[in-house]
Amino acid sequence: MSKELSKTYDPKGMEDRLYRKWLDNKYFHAEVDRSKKPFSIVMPPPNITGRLHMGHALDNTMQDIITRFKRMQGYNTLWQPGTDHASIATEVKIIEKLKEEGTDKETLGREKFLERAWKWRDEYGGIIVSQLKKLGISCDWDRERFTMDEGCNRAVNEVFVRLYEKGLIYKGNKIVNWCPVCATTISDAEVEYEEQSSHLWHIKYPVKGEEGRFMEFATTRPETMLGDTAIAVHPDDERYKDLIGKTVILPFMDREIPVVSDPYVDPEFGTGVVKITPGHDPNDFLVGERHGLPVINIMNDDATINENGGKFAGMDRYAAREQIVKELDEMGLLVKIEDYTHDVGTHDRCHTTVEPMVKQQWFVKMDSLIRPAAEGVRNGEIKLIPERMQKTYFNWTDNIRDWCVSRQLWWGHRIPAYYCKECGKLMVARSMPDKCPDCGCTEFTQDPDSLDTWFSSALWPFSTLGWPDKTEELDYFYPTNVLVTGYDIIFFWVIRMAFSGYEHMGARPFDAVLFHGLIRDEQGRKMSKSLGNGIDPLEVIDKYGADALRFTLVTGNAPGNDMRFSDQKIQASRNFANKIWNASRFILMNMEEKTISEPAEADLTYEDRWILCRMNETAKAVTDNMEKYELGIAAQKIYDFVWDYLCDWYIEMVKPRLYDNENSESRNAALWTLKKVLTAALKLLHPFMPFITEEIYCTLREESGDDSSEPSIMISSWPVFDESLDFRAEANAVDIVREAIKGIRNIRSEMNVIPSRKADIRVVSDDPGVREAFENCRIFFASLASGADISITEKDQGKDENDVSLVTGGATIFMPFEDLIDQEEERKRLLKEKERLEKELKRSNSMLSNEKFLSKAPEEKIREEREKLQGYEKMMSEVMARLGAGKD
RNA sequence: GGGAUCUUAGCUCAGCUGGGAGAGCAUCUGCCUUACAAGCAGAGGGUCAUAGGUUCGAGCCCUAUAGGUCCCACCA
Repeated sequence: MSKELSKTYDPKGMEDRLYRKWLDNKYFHAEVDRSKKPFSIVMPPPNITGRLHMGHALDNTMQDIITRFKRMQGYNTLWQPGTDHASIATEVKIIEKLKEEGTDKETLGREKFLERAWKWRDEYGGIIVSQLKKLGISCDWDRERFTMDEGCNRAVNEVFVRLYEKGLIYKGNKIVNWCPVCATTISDAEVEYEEQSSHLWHIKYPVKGEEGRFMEFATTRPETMLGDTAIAVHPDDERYKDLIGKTVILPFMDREIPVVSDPYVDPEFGTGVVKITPGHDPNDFLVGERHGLPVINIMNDDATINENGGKFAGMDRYAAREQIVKELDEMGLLVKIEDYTHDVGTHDRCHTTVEPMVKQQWFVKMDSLIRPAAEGVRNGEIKLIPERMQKTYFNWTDNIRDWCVSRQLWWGHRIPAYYCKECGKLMVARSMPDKCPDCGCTEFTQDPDSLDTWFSSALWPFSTLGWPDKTEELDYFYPTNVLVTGYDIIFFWVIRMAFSGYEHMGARPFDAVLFHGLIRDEQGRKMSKSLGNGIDPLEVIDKYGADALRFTLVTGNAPGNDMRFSDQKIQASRNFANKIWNASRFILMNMEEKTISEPAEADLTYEDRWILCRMNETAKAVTDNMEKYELGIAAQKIYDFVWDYLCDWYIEMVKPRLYDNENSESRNAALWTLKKVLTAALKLLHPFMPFITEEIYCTLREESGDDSSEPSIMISSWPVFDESLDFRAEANAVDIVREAIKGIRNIRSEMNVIPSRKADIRVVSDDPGVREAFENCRIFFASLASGADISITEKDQGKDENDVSLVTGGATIFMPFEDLIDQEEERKRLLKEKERLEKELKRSNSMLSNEKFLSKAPEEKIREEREKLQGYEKMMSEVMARLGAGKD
């Protein structure tokens, strides 16, 4: 029993069914197979806290397109999926839950907290995965990994130990970015600068021993003065030369702090005086180091002032700021307050203003590690697409600073550092040591900190393949072929994978990085939760289908550029799906209960050869674009081929043959060509629209009883250029005919001739080749251009002054004027048109003679109306002329 | 302050290494032609931001200018 395609395209139901089929048949699964060439991609692991958004949809659609393409090309394709533990995001989620329950993480304790976190992960961590599946993506779910699973954890520990032993990881007391809300350090990459309007407070400190003399400076953070340990001026600044070496009195603290000279100070800025707070400013920290200044931490971890802040202890940093300013004013030490807009560092997750603090943390030494990563891109071993992303990449590699990797979080990879309980000796090891080599003690405490989330994702391309073990997978699939990700993640992830790959694998992690942009809303705004302008991919899929969504995401947009998402675009894609659906339905209808056999070459008509040739060329061009990851261009070419060439022309051309049951050879040739071309088109389209193409392909396969082809389009072979189908001469000839038909249609349309009115057509050409082409396509003038009697001659034989003529490539076409116009009908039509125009003219004229309209309406409206009037007048004169001509 | 990028039809954007200015949507006209009105046929609409330059030839290369977007940067 053959199955039929339903009357209208309806993605619902179809998609889930097909996805299950693919899963059941293990089509996504890859095993090492040395007889085939490997192709591999690692999926950027979505956060377990994440919910599918357009960014994911785009990212994964692109990867799926590439994966399906390569798979069809015969590569042994591995698309490695997984999820990320997202330490801060997840930890915050758990903390929120605990808060709801009236408890907190300290009360719960580390062990119980982690239990909760794991439980949470088991419960919710898979949501994003199930959402991803709705897109139809063909990654190897059997190999799904998690950044905190056993293997990844082992890789993390191994890397940490190795780097430590090489001296590339160290524990240091440095100034770091502290998020008071998340209560953890964050890396430089996680600091996001936001413009904030604030103030510049001008303050002065009295100079010790010089009555009435002050040093005035400006600050954006007055509260940090509690930790000031110096005042700095430029060494050459004449104004303050005599004060260098003297001291000033720090108000409130009654501390004497020195005036130092340092070239860091810009004498041109403000008063040329800077307060130095080594404990809470990265630059001041460096100045402090140069001058041996004490570092005073005045803040607690929650950004309240600590005991070092004297009477302000216990106050929040901003409350303290207010109070300090107030009291300085009372003391006469506040000079003025200016409005000031500047960039403030905030935590990219919670947007809390980051507080620089000096803390003992773990760092990865970057300068030597980064070199091969930079070199790899520089020498082309890693290709960035588009190339301009190199600038961003190098900007980071050239200015890299050591990476603070320790986090004061519990959810994450715990740092594999152990301290002897007896003597405090630090040991970095793959697992808890047995015995302290110094004192022989057997009890240890593990470092309480965990690692930056990105520490584990940096290893993703090889940790997922089994590293540090030397697995078959690693040997076969590494380096991966391409990484697909957003340009916003270059620093966090791409660079870190790059240097990790070179360091631990001795080779690049991927051959190329394909960057995409952001998906914006219709107005070009970033989609965000706070704006509430996010478009939910799942809703779009539900309404229009995953295929339409996928196609929309990769069309009409160049790599690395942001894209606006709109309902119009998705509708256009859905319409395209519908078009294919109906074209396929048409072909299937005509195939019913007929077997198709390969036609003798002689039975292939001009149009058959034309479409086969164009299909062949399209396959080649599309393949070429796909190889270069130009997905949008490839999609556009398939779209044009299917809609324009196949649907609008070939199917229409072939209809007379299909309806003619007398000539079975011709009918068979047409059906054979239709099936062949449709199949090829479906294959080319499959990576973009996997569901609809699979559905049609399978129906086509069943309907034609074709057991020789693969049972699924996704494992069928990609169309390749076929020399035997390269019918260029015939193809070009048909194009000439198409031009002629277009010209005729144009004239007829201009003259308002209804299709049912046939006209004689005389084709005249002195080129025998052209005449032959027209002879072979004679029928199309009747079926596609409303031709009646069609003559094709070397010299024109029916010249008439009133004939309409048209010159096209290689031929001149004549049509008798009388044939085009039914005098009676035409006269009626013209009179009706005249009536309409009279009304319009009256309306327009009265508007334009209305002074109120002229003086009050926007200029544009007036102009528009004048233009309209002109148009009507012109039309009227044409109508009148024709009416006059008709009278004769 | 440095850098990237954009400025092409009413709107959203393509246009790969310089050689015919395009698509979708919108608009207008005519068609329910037995796959599809989520359709068919046709039309109108652009001195490719501005000013120079290189070239036989520039939307595409170079310089400057204007405007938009984004990234980076410790100027208190």
